[in-house]
Amino acid sequence: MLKPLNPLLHSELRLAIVSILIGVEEADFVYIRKETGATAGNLSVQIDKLQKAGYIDVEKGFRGKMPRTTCRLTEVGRKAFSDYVETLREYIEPR
Amino acid sequence: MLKPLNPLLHSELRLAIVSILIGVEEADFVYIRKETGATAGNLSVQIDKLQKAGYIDVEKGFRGKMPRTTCRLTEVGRKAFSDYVETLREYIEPR
DNA sequence: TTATTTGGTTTATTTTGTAAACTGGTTTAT
DNA sequence: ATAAACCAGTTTACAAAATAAACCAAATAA
Repeated sequence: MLKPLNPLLHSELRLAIVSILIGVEEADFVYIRKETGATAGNLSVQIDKLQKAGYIDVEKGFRGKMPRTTCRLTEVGRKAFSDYVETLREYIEPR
Repeated sequence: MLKPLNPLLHSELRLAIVSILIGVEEADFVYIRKETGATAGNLSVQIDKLQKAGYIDVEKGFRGKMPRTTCRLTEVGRKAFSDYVETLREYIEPR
Protein backbone atom coordinates (compact mmCIF):
# COMPACT_ATOMS: atom_id res chain seq x y z
CA MET A 1 0.00 0.00 0.00
CA LEU A 2 1.28 3.41 -1.00
CA LYS A 3 2.09 5.80 1.85
CA PRO A 4 0.00 8.95 2.05
CA LEU A 5 1.50 12.21 0.83
CA ASN A 6 1.64 15.07 3.34
CA PRO A 7 -1.32 17.13 2.12
CA LEU A 8 0.21 20.38 3.30
CA LEU A 9 3.12 19.92 0.95
CA HIS A 10 1.24 18.22 -1.84
CA SER A 11 -0.04 21.54 -3.15
CA GLU A 12 1.57 23.23 -6.10
CA LEU A 13 2.02 26.63 -4.53
CA ARG A 14 3.03 25.50 -1.06
CA LEU A 15 5.47 23.02 -2.55
CA ALA A 16 6.93 25.80 -4.68
CA ILE A 17 7.35 28.04 -1.65
CA VAL A 18 9.17 25.37 0.32
CA SER A 19 11.18 24.39 -2.73
CA ILE A 20 12.40 27.96 -3.07
CA LEU A 21 13.15 28.32 0.62
CA ILE A 22 15.09 25.10 0.84
CA GLY A 23 17.88 26.46 -1.30
CA VAL A 24 18.13 30.00 -0.06
CA GLU A 25 18.16 30.59 3.71
CA GLU A 26 15.53 33.32 3.37
CA ALA A 27 13.28 34.92 0.77
CA ASP A 28 10.74 37.70 0.87
CA PHE A 29 7.13 37.85 -0.23
CA VAL A 30 7.84 39.79 -3.41
CA TYR A 31 10.58 37.44 -4.50
CA ILE A 32 8.49 34.33 -3.88
CA ARG A 33 5.61 35.97 -5.70
CA LYS A 34 7.76 36.54 -8.75
CA GLU A 35 9.31 33.08 -8.68
CA THR A 36 5.98 31.34 -8.39
CA GLY A 37 3.80 33.67 -10.44
CA ALA A 38 1.14 33.40 -7.74
CA THR A 39 -1.37 36.13 -6.97
CA ALA A 40 -0.66 38.04 -3.75
CA GLY A 41 -3.81 36.77 -2.11
CA ASN A 42 -3.12 33.16 -2.83
CA LEU A 43 0.48 33.51 -1.68
CA SER A 44 -0.58 35.18 1.54
CA VAL A 45 -2.98 32.37 2.37
CA GLN A 46 -0.51 29.61 1.62
CA ILE A 47 2.31 31.25 3.57
CA ASP A 48 -0.08 31.43 6.51
CA LYS A 49 -0.78 27.73 6.33
CA LEU A 50 2.90 26.85 6.22
CA GLN A 51 3.57 29.13 9.15
CA LYS A 52 0.72 27.73 11.22
CA ALA A 53 2.09 24.27 10.60
CA GLY A 54 5.48 25.45 11.86
CA TYR A 55 7.12 24.76 8.50
CA ILE A 56 8.32 28.33 8.00
CA ASP A 57 9.10 31.39 10.11
CA VAL A 58 7.66 34.67 8.92
CA GLU A 59 9.19 37.98 9.90
CA LYS A 60 7.61 41.33 9.18
CA GLY A 61 9.84 44.36 8.88
CA PHE A 62 10.58 47.25 6.57
CA ARG A 63 12.90 47.81 3.68
CA GLY A 64 13.20 51.59 3.80
CA LYS A 65 9.62 52.66 4.37
CA MET A 66 7.99 49.78 2.62
CA PRO A 67 6.70 46.73 4.48
CA ARG A 68 8.60 43.56 3.95
CA THR A 69 7.72 39.98 4.76
CA THR A 70 10.59 37.54 5.03
CA CYS A 71 10.24 33.77 5.16
CA ARG A 72 12.64 31.06 6.16
CA LEU A 73 12.26 27.33 6.45
CA THR A 74 12.29 25.82 9.94
CA GLU A 75 13.88 22.51 10.85
CA VAL A 76 10.39 21.04 11.08
CA GLY A 77 9.69 22.25 7.56
CA ARG A 78 12.97 20.91 6.25
CA LYS A 79 12.22 17.50 7.73
CA ALA A 80 8.67 17.49 6.42
CA PHE A 81 9.90 18.34 2.95
CA SER A 82 12.50 15.60 2.95
CA ASP A 83 9.94 13.06 4.17
CA TYR A 84 7.53 14.23 1.52
CA VAL A 85 10.11 13.83 -1.22
CA GLU A 86 10.99 10.37 0.02
CA THR A 87 7.36 9.30 -0.06
CA LEU A 88 6.83 10.90 -3.44
CA ARG A 89 9.65 8.84 -4.90
CA GLU A 90 7.58 5.72 -4.29
CA TYR A 91 5.01 7.17 -6.64
CA ILE A 92 7.28 8.43 -9.38
CA GLU A 93 10.19 6.05 -9.42
CA PRO A 94 10.03 2.66 -11.11
CA ARG A 95 9.71 -0.21 -8.68
CA MET B 1 9.83 30.73 -12.75
CA LEU B 2 8.69 27.25 -11.82
CA LYS B 3 6.70 25.36 -14.44
CA PRO B 4 3.12 24.48 -13.54
CA LEU B 5 2.34 20.92 -12.48
CA ASN B 6 -0.28 19.05 -14.51
CA PRO B 7 -3.23 19.36 -12.14
CA LEU B 8 -4.76 16.10 -13.31
CA LEU B 9 -1.74 14.19 -12.12
CA HIS B 10 -0.95 16.34 -9.12
CA SER B 11 -3.56 14.59 -7.03
CA GLU B 12 -2.64 11.91 -4.56
CA LEU B 13 -5.12 9.31 -5.73
CA ARG B 14 -4.85 9.91 -9.45
CA LEU B 15 -1.08 9.89 -9.19
CA ALA B 16 -1.26 6.62 -7.29
CA ILE B 17 -3.47 5.08 -9.96
CA VAL B 18 -1.12 6.06 -12.76
CA SER B 19 1.88 5.06 -10.70
CA ILE B 20 0.44 1.57 -10.29
CA LEU B 21 -0.52 1.28 -13.94
CA ILE B 22 2.85 2.36 -15.21
CA GLY B 23 4.53 -0.77 -13.91
CA VAL B 24 1.92 -3.38 -14.68
CA GLU B 25 0.30 -3.35 -18.14
CA GLU B 26 -3.18 -3.62 -16.57
CA ALA B 27 -4.87 -3.61 -13.19
CA ASP B 28 -8.45 -3.95 -12.06
CA PHE B 29 -10.61 -1.78 -9.83
CA VAL B 30 -10.36 -4.07 -6.82
CA TYR B 31 -6.59 -4.31 -7.03
CA ILE B 32 -6.13 -0.57 -7.36
CA ARG B 33 -8.53 -0.06 -4.49
CA LYS B 34 -6.46 -2.31 -2.26
CA GLU B 35 -3.16 -0.80 -3.32
CA THR B 36 -4.33 2.75 -2.72
CA GLY B 37 -6.65 2.25 0.22
CA ALA B 38 -9.15 4.55 -1.48
CA THR B 39 -12.89 4.32 -1.01
CA ALA B 40 -14.75 2.83 -3.95
CA GLY B 41 -16.58 6.08 -4.64
CA ASN B 42 -13.47 8.16 -4.74
CA LEU B 43 -11.70 5.65 -6.93
CA SER B 44 -14.61 5.50 -9.36
CA VAL B 45 -14.62 9.28 -9.74
CA GLN B 46 -10.87 9.58 -10.23
CA ILE B 47 -10.72 6.73 -12.74
CA ASP B 48 -13.42 8.55 -14.69
CA LYS B 49 -11.35 11.72 -14.82
CA LEU B 50 -8.27 9.90 -16.03
CA GLN B 51 -10.30 8.14 -18.66
CA LYS B 52 -11.97 11.33 -19.87
CA ALA B 53 -8.52 12.89 -20.22
CA GLY B 54 -7.45 9.92 -22.32
CA TYR B 55 -4.78 8.91 -19.82
CA ILE B 56 -6.20 5.43 -19.24
CA ASP B 57 -8.41 2.94 -21.03
CA VAL B 58 -11.16 1.36 -19.01
CA GLU B 59 -12.66 -1.96 -19.94
CA LYS B 60 -15.72 -3.44 -18.30
CA GLY B 61 -16.16 -7.18 -18.36
CA PHE B 62 -16.80 -10.12 -16.08
CA ARG B 63 -14.61 -12.45 -14.09
CA GLY B 64 -16.91 -15.42 -13.84
CA LYS B 65 -20.22 -13.81 -13.04
CA MET B 66 -18.84 -10.81 -11.19
CA PRO B 67 -18.32 -7.46 -12.88
CA ARG B 68 -14.76 -6.42 -13.43
CA THR B 69 -13.28 -3.09 -14.41
CA THR B 70 -9.83 -3.20 -15.91
CA CYS B 71 -7.59 -0.19 -16.45
CA ARG B 72 -4.52 0.32 -18.54
CA LEU B 73 -2.38 3.34 -19.22
CA THR B 74 -2.53 4.85 -22.71
CA GLU B 75 0.44 6.33 -24.51
CA VAL B 76 -0.98 9.77 -23.79
CA GLY B 77 -1.09 8.90 -20.10
CA ARG B 78 2.42 7.55 -20.13
CA LYS B 79 3.71 10.72 -21.74
CA ALA B 80 1.78 12.96 -19.35
CA PHE B 81 3.19 11.07 -16.40
CA SER B 82 6.74 11.32 -17.61
CA ASP B 83 6.33 15.06 -18.27
CA TYR B 84 4.81 15.49 -14.84
CA VAL B 85 7.70 13.72 -13.18
CA GLU B 86 10.18 15.81 -15.07
CA THR B 87 8.50 19.02 -13.96
CA LEU B 88 8.19 17.75 -10.41
CA ARG B 89 11.92 17.21 -10.23
CA GLU B 90 12.41 20.95 -10.51
CA TYR B 91 10.50 21.28 -7.28
CA ILE B 92 12.07 18.49 -5.30
CA GLU B 93 15.61 18.27 -6.53
CA PRO B 94 18.32 20.63 -5.32
CA ARG B 95 19.24 23.28 -7.86
C1' DT C 1 -35.93 -16.50 1.27
C1' DT C 2 -33.82 -12.99 3.32
C1' DA C 3 -29.45 -11.31 4.67
C1' DT C 4 -24.79 -10.22 3.42
C1' DT C 5 -21.17 -9.38 0.33
C1' DT C 6 -19.19 -7.79 -3.99
C1' DG C 7 -18.29 -4.37 -7.36
C1' DG C 8 -19.16 -0.68 -8.38
C1' DT C 9 -21.90 4.50 -9.41
C1' DT C 10 -24.27 8.73 -8.10
C1' DT C 11 -24.99 12.51 -5.26
C1' DA C 12 -24.17 15.43 -1.55
C1' DT C 13 -20.89 17.47 1.61
C1' DT C 14 -16.63 19.14 3.02
C1' DT C 15 -12.26 20.80 2.08
C1' DT C 16 -9.20 23.37 -0.67
C1' DG C 17 -7.55 26.62 -3.88
C1' DT C 18 -7.91 30.97 -5.94
C1' DA C 19 -8.99 35.60 -7.22
C1' DA C 20 -11.38 39.83 -6.39
C1' DA C 21 -11.92 43.31 -3.39
C1' DC C 22 -10.06 45.74 0.28
C1' DT C 23 -6.56 48.06 3.71
C1' DG C 24 -2.83 50.95 4.83
C1' DG C 25 0.60 53.20 3.41
C1' DT C 26 4.08 55.42 -0.30
C1' DT C 27 5.58 57.71 -4.34
C1' DT C 28 4.63 60.66 -8.25
C1' DA C 29 2.32 64.15 -10.68
C1' DT C 30 -0.43 68.55 -10.59
C1' DA D 1 -1.54 70.16 -0.57
C1' DT D 2 -4.37 66.88 -3.12
C1' DA D 3 -5.26 63.46 -6.30
C1' DA D 4 -3.87 59.57 -8.85
C1' DA D 5 -1.23 55.65 -9.27
C1' DC D 6 1.39 52.17 -7.03
C1' DC D 7 3.27 48.75 -3.54
C1' DA D 8 2.87 45.07 -0.15
C1' DG D 9 0.17 42.57 1.55
C1' DT D 10 -4.76 40.59 4.02
C1' DT D 11 -9.58 39.33 4.05
C1' DT D 12 -13.42 37.38 2.14
C1' DA D 13 -16.24 35.32 -1.11
C1' DC D 14 -16.55 32.05 -4.72
C1' DA D 15 -15.21 28.04 -7.70
C1' DA D 16 -13.20 23.71 -8.08
C1' DA D 17 -11.74 19.49 -6.16
C1' DA D 18 -11.69 15.68 -3.15
C1' DT D 19 -14.12 12.65 -0.43
C1' DA D 20 -17.59 9.97 1.83
C1' DA D 21 -22.20 8.60 2.36
C1' DA D 22 -25.96 6.69 0.24
C1' DC D 23 -27.39 3.99 -3.20
C1' DC D 24 -27.93 0.06 -6.90
C1' DA D 25 -27.81 -4.50 -9.12
C1' DA D 26 -26.25 -8.91 -9.00
C1' DA D 27 -24.05 -12.83 -6.51
C1' DT D 28 -23.35 -15.67 -2.67
C1' DA D 29 -24.20 -17.31 2.12
C1' DA D 30 -27.23 -18.46 5.95
